[in-house]
Amino acid sequence: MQLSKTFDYAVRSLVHLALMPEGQTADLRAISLSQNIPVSYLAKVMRHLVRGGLVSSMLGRDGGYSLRRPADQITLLQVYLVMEGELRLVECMDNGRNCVMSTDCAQAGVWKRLKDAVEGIFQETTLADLLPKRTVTGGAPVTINKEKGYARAGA
Amino acid sequence: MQLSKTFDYAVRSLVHLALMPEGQTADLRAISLSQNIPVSYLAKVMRHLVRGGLVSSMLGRDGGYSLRRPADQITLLQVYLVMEGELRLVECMDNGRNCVMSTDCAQAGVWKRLKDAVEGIFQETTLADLLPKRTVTGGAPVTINKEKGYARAGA
DNA sequence: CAATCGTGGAGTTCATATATCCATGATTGC
DNA sequence: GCAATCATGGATATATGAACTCCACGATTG
Repeated sequence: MQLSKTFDYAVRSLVHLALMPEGQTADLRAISLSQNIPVSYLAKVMRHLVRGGLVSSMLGRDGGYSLRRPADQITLLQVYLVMEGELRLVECMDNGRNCVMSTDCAQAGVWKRLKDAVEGIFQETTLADLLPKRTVTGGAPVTINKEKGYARAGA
Repeated sequence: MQLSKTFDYAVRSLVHLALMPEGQTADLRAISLSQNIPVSYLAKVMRHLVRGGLVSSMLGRDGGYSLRRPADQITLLQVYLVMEGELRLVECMDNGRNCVMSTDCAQAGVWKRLKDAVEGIFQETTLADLLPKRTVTGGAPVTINKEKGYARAGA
């Protein structure tokens, strides 16, 4: 009962893109550095997001990724579906049919409720809800994505 | 995002025990056969349940397992805790503290809500809710939680 | 043309869920 | 007491999939 690291990577990468100024892109290296994700693995994650229609990519110099839609129009459920496919909490409830053992599995009801609850939360949560809300004491809000469009890593 | 087979085994084994007539036990072989669980692995599952205080075991001839409490007083949350320990949806939210990357992770709120939702459902679901409700044609409905607090199995 | 991007897929590593085995001790019926 | 029948406990094996790496390739831009 645990969300995959891959899914977490996807969410954080999307958040990173959501923080980009209009028209600017972020490339693999930038996302990798700021989100602390192995760049070679991130490439695979981003491919999923591109194929899933959540992100667009640009090749060549100054290429990179950007969101296809505003952050508040991308739900966690969409991200999950793109990355992991249909939510399946128990093996036995594969492709719509119930457990092979009995036609009317008594557990099915609970797993269904569980699935609905999770999907409900995923559905009503958008990337916009995941953007860092800085309530810094006294200081001015931190400017993010200045200059080249992404935070520089310390090293 | 999937429940382990082991957890499923535990739940189904407990349901099997809940269906036993008062005073009767079920041994490894019986549970294994009826629930289609490898007997050698089931032994390990049952050990967890015994240690966790949900089930009592009897050695020797006519030994086996039985529930320590009525079915409607054993919640799925208790089963989960015994089998898997504290529910942890994302790796980064280990032992109460947040992700190492930022002190105020914006995602934390969502994962928390998700965890609460799942735990809520686990908390309010007891073994009694998982007993097969036979809507046999013509037959009288199975009496649940009467007498000793749980349903009798037909057999 | 050369540098800089993402693309694609094969392949590796690693963790852990799942499963197996066997020696041991407890209990009961005879 | 003796033998059969239980669960116990731990060591070990296998399977599975997540997580990660690598490299050759094509697209794009200055």
